[in-house]
Amino acid sequence: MRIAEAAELTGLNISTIRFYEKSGLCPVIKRGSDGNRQFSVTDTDWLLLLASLRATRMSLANMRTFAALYASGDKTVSQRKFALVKHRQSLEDRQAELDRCRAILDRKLKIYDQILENQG
Amino acid sequence: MRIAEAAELTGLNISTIRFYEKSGLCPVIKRGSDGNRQFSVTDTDWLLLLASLRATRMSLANMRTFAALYASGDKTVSQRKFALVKHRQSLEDRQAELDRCRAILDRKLKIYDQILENQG
DNA sequence: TCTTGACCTGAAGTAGCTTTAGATCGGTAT
DNA sequence: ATACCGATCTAAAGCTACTTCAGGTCAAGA
Repeated sequence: MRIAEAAELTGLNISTIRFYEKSGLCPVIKRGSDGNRQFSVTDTDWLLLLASLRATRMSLANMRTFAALYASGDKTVSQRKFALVKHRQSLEDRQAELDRCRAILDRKLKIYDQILENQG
Repeated sequence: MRIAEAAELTGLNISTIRFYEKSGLCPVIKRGSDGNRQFSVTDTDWLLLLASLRATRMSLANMRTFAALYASGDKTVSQRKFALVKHRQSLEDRQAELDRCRAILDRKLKIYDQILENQG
């Protein structure tokens, strides 16, 4: 598929996909005779995973490491698993943080409500 | 209190606090006779709220707007409430997104487990 | 008095995109 | 044929939100 479709499928910006390829975060995408990128399902699957990792704040540096492992084939699966398990933990920490922030927001909203009541 | 303590209390980097002040995201902090910033509890409370807003991805531009409302006193409380309610919704959306990402991660981990089993 | 440590400033550097400028290519309308 | 259009391409500049750096001030303790 073309880059526009890959972008829509993964939720990534077209420029972001090109940027990721250039940065070594995904395998170099095959080109058609017109010079345009041709994305396979494997490519977009990988991009989808990258999108999840980024959305959960894995750094590009770590993603690059992870991509290098991926590029080295199945013998690196246990290392990749280790990386993902670790990242999953940081994701849970992050979710806990968001819960704390939501509580702070809610406290603030309550205070605003009180002020508004007093104002009439 | 001094900036180091304010930083520890709010979880913000010292430089970030100075940057926020310079950017008009918090009131200008009073200075002592030594020229150093002296943070009141009101200041750090505000910084704590800013930290939550940032951690939940409010843009600096929106935070600046919010800070301007705060600086205009209690008559803007209802506007501030509106902004926070809206932001709270986006926070919930974000939490849902993180749940989706966690699911993608878990699927990937399952696949890795299968590969590892087959490898022996 | 000298050093240490916390603070200060303005400026430069960094991460992670996003936008822009300018070129190419394949398909359709004239 | 050719003119135009939309999708793609590249390299480079721009942007957001910090973070680090270089160089300076000041108060307190040895």
